[in-house]
Amino acid sequence: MTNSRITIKDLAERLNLSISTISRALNDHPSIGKKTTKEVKKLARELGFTPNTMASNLRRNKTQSIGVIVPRIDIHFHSHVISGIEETAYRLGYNVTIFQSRDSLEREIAVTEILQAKRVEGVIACLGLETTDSRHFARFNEIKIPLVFYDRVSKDVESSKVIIDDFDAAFRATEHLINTGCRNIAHIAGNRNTDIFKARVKGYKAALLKHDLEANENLIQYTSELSYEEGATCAKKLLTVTPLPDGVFCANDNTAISAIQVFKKANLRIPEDIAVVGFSNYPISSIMEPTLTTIDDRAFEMGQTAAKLLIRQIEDKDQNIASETIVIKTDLIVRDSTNRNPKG
Amino acid sequence: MTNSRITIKDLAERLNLSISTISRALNDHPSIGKKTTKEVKKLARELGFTPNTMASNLRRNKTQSIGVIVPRIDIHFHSHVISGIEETAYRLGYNVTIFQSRDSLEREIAVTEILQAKRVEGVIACLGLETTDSRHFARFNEIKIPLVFYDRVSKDVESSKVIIDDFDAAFRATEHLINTGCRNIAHIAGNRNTDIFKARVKGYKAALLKHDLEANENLIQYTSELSYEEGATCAKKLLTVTPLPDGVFCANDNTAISAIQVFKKANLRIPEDIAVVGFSNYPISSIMEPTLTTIDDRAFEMGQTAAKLLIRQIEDKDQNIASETIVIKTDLIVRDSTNRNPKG
DNA sequence: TTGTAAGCGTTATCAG
DNA sequence: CTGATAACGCTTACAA
Repeated sequence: MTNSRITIKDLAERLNLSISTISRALNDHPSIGKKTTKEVKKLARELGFTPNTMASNLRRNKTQSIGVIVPRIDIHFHSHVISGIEETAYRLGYNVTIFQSRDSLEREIAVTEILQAKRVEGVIACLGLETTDSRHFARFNEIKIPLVFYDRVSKDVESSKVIIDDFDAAFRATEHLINTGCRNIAHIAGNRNTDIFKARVKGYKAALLKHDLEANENLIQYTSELSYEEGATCAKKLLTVTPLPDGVFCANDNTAISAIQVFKKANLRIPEDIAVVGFSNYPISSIMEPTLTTIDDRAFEMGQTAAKLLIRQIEDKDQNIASETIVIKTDLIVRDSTNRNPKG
Repeated sequence: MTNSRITIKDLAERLNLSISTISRALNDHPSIGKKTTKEVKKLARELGFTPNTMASNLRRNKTQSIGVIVPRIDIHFHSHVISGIEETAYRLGYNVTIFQSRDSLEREIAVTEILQAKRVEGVIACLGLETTDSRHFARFNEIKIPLVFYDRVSKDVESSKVIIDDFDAAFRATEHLINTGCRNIAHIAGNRNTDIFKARVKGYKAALLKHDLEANENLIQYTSELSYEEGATCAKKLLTVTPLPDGVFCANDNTAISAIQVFKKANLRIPEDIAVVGFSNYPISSIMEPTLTTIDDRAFEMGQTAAKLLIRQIEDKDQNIASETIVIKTDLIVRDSTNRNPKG
């Protein structure tokens, strides 16, 4: 076995054919005789020939690859999105090259440059926390590389987007608490400046409004990053409110979990005294005690949708397809933490 | 802005220089005058030139990219390994292209072929569950592409490996139970045919032996895939054993969690009546009640190590570096589920 | 049905 | 210090 790899030229010499014939045979070009095609493929297999995609890509000006930028791969949500992206990209014949910004703007910018040099045919990205100005993505528009954001999307840059309907999800979560008999519902909210968390607050308020319940500001506890620890702090504060809340809608599962633990320690029964709804459907939510009612954020589906959208845009590029925003509907998963069954 | 991208040829024409000068200037070749270099770079920036990596790769016969095959990206362990791989690959100037086998042998084989065509310079893989014969990876040896397995490694194929010391981890987990006063320790084990789980059983037995405790076979409950549900079944069976076990070492966190829930329902106190140790350090283990003593599997570090090892082999390829097996030592994280403090 | 030859955008060798 | 020119391995008019 030689060290350097077999090329179509080698095959051509062996078979006394021209390299164009070999190339065509390998690609099942109809003008090549069945017999020749068969022979070529046979020899290719025998010699362990693998086409050099780099060369073919250069020639065809294609790479069959898409770039993905996420804040961190090891976050549950993102790993599921990536899984969805890889799954549909694979089926449609594309490779996925992945980068983490680790929430650093500097690194995010560097990665956009690498992606341009690598000549990926499209980019899927979720902005990092540091990124307020996302103009480094504008370059992709100029060079006509389709761009799809998911979850944390850009406001400055023309692009397609895949997001969940945070307002609707929060609305339904809160309405579920109301239907289950809660009348004094609190909310543990995310960062005040982040769109998705603002939308959740709005959805929460809208549901209260619809059912003629007061949206009392001191029932809303804002956090900076929805951490487990912040959840506990908020829950403790809620315990000092009178009358005591009988339901809490939390903007993620972490805070819901720590709130439940605080409430249990305070000898409150879940859901009888306080019902709790989370957001994200982390694996733990179906295991903890009580199991947690939560919103499934459809991460895998978001990834699939983003990849499908992106690849459609790649393949219809001449037609200059307009940007598109796809809103994914979430599911409310009802479990024990709200199981008070008065009204459904 | 023209549709087709700027090339070094364009720069050459604009500056009345030859393309070789441009190429050298762009690569900071010492033979090019400071002034010329500066001018070239300036124009490149102005025109938004990005070097075409494909062309350069073809010419240099390099791709600066490594391929990663995992069973599923969205499994906690793998997402952390991938994160570690990406992190060190990025720092060392490599891209990572990622594929899921989804535990399908057919897909795993297809992916190894894509990786060859893509001319990745090295491969990191974790075998899928279906894979018993891994000879499809042998091709990488023939064409001198460095190969590193992690976690589920190949027996048939010469390759480097990054694994954790399952025997040692199990030994220390079990010994910790003994030190904490347990004398009748059970084990919820993984699949009998899987190496890593066999090693955990051995470690468990060795620890008992060292402390002159009997390794009673009916204290070992085997599962097929260490699922949450299987854990509950095993725990219930352990409740029927006399005398009741006073400690359980579980081969993963899922089974530890469900076992604890079963024990709690049976009105046993954790850790006073039964102490429990898990394996993997899932996020839930620090949140549940009681918090779970467990083995941290160092997923991120495994990824980093695998990437470092691989890239070293890529860059020293001429020297034909031998395969290497790196065993990563795990940490025992002591939490409340074993906090009986008799002896440390 | 097959062959010839140009070219994709670089880098590298050799001259000057 | 700079320029011509030949590759890298493949695809694709155009010819035969």
